[in-house]
Amino acid sequence: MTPEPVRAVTRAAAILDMFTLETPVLSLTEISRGIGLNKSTTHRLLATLEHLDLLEVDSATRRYRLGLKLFRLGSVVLKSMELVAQAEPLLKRLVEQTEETAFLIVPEKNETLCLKRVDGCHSVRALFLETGKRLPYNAGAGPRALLAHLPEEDWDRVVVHHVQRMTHHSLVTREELARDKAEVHRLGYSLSREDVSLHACAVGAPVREREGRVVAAVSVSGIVQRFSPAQIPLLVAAVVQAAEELSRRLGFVPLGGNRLGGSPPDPDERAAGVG
Amino acid sequence: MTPEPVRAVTRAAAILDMFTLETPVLSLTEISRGIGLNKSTTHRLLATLEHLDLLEVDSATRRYRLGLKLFRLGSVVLKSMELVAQAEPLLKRLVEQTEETAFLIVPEKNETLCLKRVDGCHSVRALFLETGKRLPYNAGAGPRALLAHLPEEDWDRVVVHHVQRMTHHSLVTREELARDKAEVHRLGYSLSREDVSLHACAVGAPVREREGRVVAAVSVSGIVQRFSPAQIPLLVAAVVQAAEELSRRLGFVPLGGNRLGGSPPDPDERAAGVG
DNA sequence: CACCGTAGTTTCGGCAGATGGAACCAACGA
DNA sequence: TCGTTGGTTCCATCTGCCGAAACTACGGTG
Repeated sequence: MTPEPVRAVTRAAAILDMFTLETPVLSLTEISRGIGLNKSTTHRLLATLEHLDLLEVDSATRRYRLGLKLFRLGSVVLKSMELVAQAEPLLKRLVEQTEETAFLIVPEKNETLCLKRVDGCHSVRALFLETGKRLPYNAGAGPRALLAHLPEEDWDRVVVHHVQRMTHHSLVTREELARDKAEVHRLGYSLSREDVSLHACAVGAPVREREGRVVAAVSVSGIVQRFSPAQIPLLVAAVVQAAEELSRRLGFVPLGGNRLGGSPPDPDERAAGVG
Repeated sequence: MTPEPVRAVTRAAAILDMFTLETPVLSLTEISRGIGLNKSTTHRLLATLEHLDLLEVDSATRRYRLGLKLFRLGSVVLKSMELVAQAEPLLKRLVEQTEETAFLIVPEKNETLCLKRVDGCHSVRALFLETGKRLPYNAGAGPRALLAHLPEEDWDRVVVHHVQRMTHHSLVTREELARDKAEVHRLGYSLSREDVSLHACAVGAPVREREGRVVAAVSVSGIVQRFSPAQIPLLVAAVVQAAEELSRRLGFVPLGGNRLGGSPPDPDERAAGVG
C-alpha cells in the first residue's frame, strides 16, 4: 500500500523532532545519542540540514538550533489553517468574559498541541501551557475534551500507550479515563482540577467541523481559587458558547436546531458512518 | 570540508520549500514538476513526509499541505529567538508613535524574511508584507537596510543573482544598488518609495547584535501620502531610535558613547576582523 | 460507449549514494 | 603528559533509493 518511507528523511525528521521548547539547542553527541545513530551519519545529516537552513549552528559552541526556514514554514501552516484565524477573536472575547487565559488545542498524533493561547488579565495565572507546546491526551480540560471524542481504536491506543502522569491528580487508569469520557459526553464539556499542574484548573469544550468530527477544543484555565462552585457555571457557559460558535464558523450545523431541553443529540453519530 | 549533503533530505526540504503563503496547498504533479523529479520518487517522498506529520494530505482532493509538526517546530524557533521577544514591545511603541505599521526583518539565505509585523491603526495601510513572508534584498526599506550591511562577497552575489523587480520604482541595477548602499551608510537609515508595491513607502534602520554585525532591520511602512517631507524626519527619528534601542538590548554598545556630531563611527569595522 | 488525457499508485532491477567503523583532530582537565 | 570527551574526515561495503514503465482511476468528449 504505502511505500516504505525514505530512511534518510525519516532520520532527518527525527533530528528536528528532538528540538523542543524545553531543549531548543543540542550538540551533535546529544542528537546522535538521542536518535541512536552513528556520529558520522548524524554529522552528515546535521550538515545537510544546516545547509538547507533547517538548522543553525552556533559556530562558537558547535551546538545546533532550529533554523529560520522552519519559522517560515510554521507561519505558512498557521496562516493556512482557518481554524486559528476563526478562533482568535473568539478566544479574545472569552478572555474578556472570563478574565482567564484561553487556549485552542488540537490533536497531533498521540498527543495534543496548543495552537493558540490568549493571556488573561489576572496577574497570577498558570503559565504552563503555551503556543506550540504539547500535552498528553489525559491531562487538562482541552486534551480530555478531545480524548473523549476520539474514535474507539484511537482512544484505546492512546489510553494504553500514551498517558502521562503530570500531578497526583492526573487521570491515568483506563477506568478513570473511561468514566471521564462518559462524563464529558454527558455534560458536553470537560473539567480539569490540578491534573496538569498544581493549583491550576480549567474548563474545556469540543469544536466540530462541517462533518461533525471533533477537530479542536477551546478551554480557559486559571488558579484553583477562581474555579469556585459559583464561578464554574459561568465559565462553562462562556467556554461552551465559544466552542459552539467556533464550530458554527467551521461550517458545523447543530442538529435539533434550537434546543428545547431533552437529551442533546450527539453529532458524533453523524461522523460514525463516514469514518 | 563539509561532507556531500544527503540527497534525499535535500529533496524533501525542497518539497517543503515549495509551500508558501501564496501557494499553501499543492498536488503531487505540481510538486513533482516543481522540483523536477520523477513522479514515483516524489510520491515516495511525499508519503514519507506525510507519515512524519510534516505534510498533511486532504484525502478527498489528494492535495498536500504543510503539517502540524512544522507549526510546532516554528514555534520553537520563534521562542528561542530572543530577537523577536525583545523587538515586540519596541515595535508596538513604534506603532503608537508613528501610527504606521512596523516590521522586523531578518536575512534568510539570499532573501529577507519578515519575522514580525505589528499593524498600525490607519484603516488604509499596505497589507503586502506579513509575518513569514519574504522580500528580495533590493526591495523595501528593511531589506535594503540589511543589504547595505552585507559583507562584500554576499552583496555581490545577491546583487547579481537575487534581485527582483517588483514595481517600476524598484532598484535593480548594480549601480542603483551601490548608490543606495552608500546612501544608507551615510544616513544610517533607508528609504523606500513604492519599490515594493505602488503607493507604499517605508523607512528602515539596521539592528546590530553584540559583535556589531547587522542581524535585522526595523521598519515602518505606510501609504505615500503620509510620507511627506514634513513627516519623514519624524518617522526616521522613531525608527532609528527603535533600532538603536533594540541593538542595545541585544548587547550592542555603540562606539563613541554620546554622539557629539562629527562622522558617526561605523561599527561594521568591528565585525570585519572576525568574519 | 470507446477513446483519450490527466493524475495518482505500484512494481522492480540496477547502481549511485548513504552508511557506520575506524582513524584522526582539537580542546579541556587532571 | 596523558586520558577523555566531542567533533570531523575517510573509505569500503552494501543497501535503500531512484526512475522507467506499467497500471489504475477518473472525467471529459466525440
